[in-house]
Amino acid sequence: MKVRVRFAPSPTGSPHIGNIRTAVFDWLFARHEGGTFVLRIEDTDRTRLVPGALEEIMRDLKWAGLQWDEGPDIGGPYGPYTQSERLENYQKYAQQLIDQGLVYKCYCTSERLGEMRKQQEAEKRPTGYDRRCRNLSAEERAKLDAEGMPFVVRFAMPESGTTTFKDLVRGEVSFDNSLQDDFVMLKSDGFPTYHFASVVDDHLMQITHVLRGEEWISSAPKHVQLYKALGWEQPVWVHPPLILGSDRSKLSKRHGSVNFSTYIEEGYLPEAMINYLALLGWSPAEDRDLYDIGELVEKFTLEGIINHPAIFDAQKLLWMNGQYIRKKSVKELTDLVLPYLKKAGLAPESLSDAEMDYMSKVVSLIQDRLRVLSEAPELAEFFLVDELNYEPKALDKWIKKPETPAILEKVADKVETLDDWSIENIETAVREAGVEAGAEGGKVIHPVRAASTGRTVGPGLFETLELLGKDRVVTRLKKAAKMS
RNA sequence: GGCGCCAUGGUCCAUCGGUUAGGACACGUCUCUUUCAAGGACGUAAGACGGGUUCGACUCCCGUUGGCGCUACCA
Repeated sequence: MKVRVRFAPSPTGSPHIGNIRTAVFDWLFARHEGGTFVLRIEDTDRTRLVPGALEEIMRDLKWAGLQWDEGPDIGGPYGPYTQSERLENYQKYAQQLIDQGLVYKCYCTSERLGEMRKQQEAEKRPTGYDRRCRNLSAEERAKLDAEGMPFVVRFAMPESGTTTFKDLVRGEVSFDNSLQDDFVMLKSDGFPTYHFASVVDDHLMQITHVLRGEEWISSAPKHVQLYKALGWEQPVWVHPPLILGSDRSKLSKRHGSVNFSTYIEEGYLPEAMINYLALLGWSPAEDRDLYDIGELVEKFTLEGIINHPAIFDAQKLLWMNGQYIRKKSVKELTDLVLPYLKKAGLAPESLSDAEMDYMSKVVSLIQDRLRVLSEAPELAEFFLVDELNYEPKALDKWIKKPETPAILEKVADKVETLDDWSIENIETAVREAGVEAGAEGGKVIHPVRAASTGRTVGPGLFETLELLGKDRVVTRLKKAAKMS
C-alpha cells in the first residue's frame, strides 16, 4: 500500500518549531517511502482563526523545502483540503451515526456543563460529561427539537472495557473506557471538532499513517472508537515525542523564539533547520550530527523515532547553522547575505559587477565567523561604510594611547609608497613600519586594526587591509592618528 | 486529583544482557594566531532510587520517585 501522510495545522497562529518538526517527519517519511505528503487545513474553530496564518504556514513549509503533493492551493484527488469546505462530509457521517444510535444529540447548555465541572472538581471526581442527554426518550428529543433547542452531537463511548491501540513509537497503549468522555464531535455551529473531522478526513483522504505530537495520545481512544463505529480501518498511529523548552514544558509562545518564521528572518538556512529538527526526536542510530536532506530522506524510518521528549537547544542549532554556512560557496553565501546588508543600508539595491566582486570578497573574509546571516551587517560594516563606527574598546585600548599616533603615521607613510598592494607587501610594510616606530607584532597590528576598522576583532588584518584598499587605509590611519 | 507517556552527562543522541558506556553541542585547557572566529588536540561530565530475573544488567520485569502531556462546543 502506498504511504500517504498529512500535515494538518490549524490556521490559528504562526507555526512554531514543534509544528514544523512534525511536518519534517511527515515529509521525510513520505519521501523515504515514495509516498504522498498531504497538507490539510484544520480550520474548524471559527473563533480562533488568524488572518494570514495559512499563508505563513505555506510560506514556512516552502522555505524549508517541505513541498506537499496535495493541498488547499494545488488541489488533489481527495480535495478540498480545507475542513471548512468539507462540512457536508461531517454532517453526513454524523447523521449516519445518529441513525445507528452510536452517537446522540446533547442539548445541555454550556452553563450547565460549567457548573457540572465545577462540582466535579470540588468533589475531586474526574471531570467529564455526565451523559444526561444520552438516554433521552424519543419524545423528549422530539420536544427539544421542536423547541429549536441548540444541540451538539456527542459520541457515545462504550461504558466498560478498554480501548487498546498500537502506537508505532510506544507499542500497545490502553485506556479504560469507563474513564472516557462522551466527547463532542459536532459543535452547535455545525462545525466538527478536531476528533471527528480528522478521523473522517484521514479516512476519506486515505491517510495510511497518522503522525502527530504526543499530546494527542490521550485522545487517541476517541479516534479509535470512532473508526470502530464507522466501520473503518485504522491508520498506523505514530506519536513522536514533544519538543520542550529549556524549562522542560511544552513549547509555546512564552518560550521566546519558537515561531518558525523568526528563524527564517534571522538567517538560518533551510538545510540546517531541517537537519536540526530531524534530529529532535529521531535518530539514525549513528554517532553523527550533520546530514544533508538527501541522507535524511534515505535514512528516515519510523522505527528511529525516539519515545521521550527533547529539549530544544538553540545553541546547537546555531552551531549547526554555522556549519552549513561554512559549506556554502562564496558566491552562494554572498547572495544569501546581500538582503541583510541591503536592509542594514550597507549595500545598494542593485550592484555593479565590480561591487558584486568586492562584496564577495567581504563575504569570504567573514564566512568563518558567521553563524546566522543576520550577523553579517555587524561583521562587514567597516568594509562598507565611509565613516567608521569606532567601538569604545578600540578607542580606549589602542587609538587613544600616547604612542599610537606615531605608529600610525609611520605605517601610513610606509604603506602609501607601496606599488603592489598585495597581502604580503602590506604585511611586510606594516611590520617594518612598526619596528621603526618601536612597536613590533601586536604592538603595531592592534593599533592599525583599530584605526582601519574601528574594531578590536575581525578577520586577518592584512587581508582586511588589502581588501579595504590603499586609499581608504591611508586615510583611516591618518585620521585615527589625529584622534588621540 | 484522575488517566496516559517517559526516565543515559547541563542539552541532543548511540549502546537493543557481557563496552575502559560512544558521538555532537555547551564548558575548560592546549595548539594555530595580530585579534575574534574557524580548524586541530586533550579534558570535566551520565545509566534517578529500590527490588527482582540472570552466571552477568544501562539494557528485561515490578515498585518508588521525578518530569511531561491530556483532562474544552481549542487544536
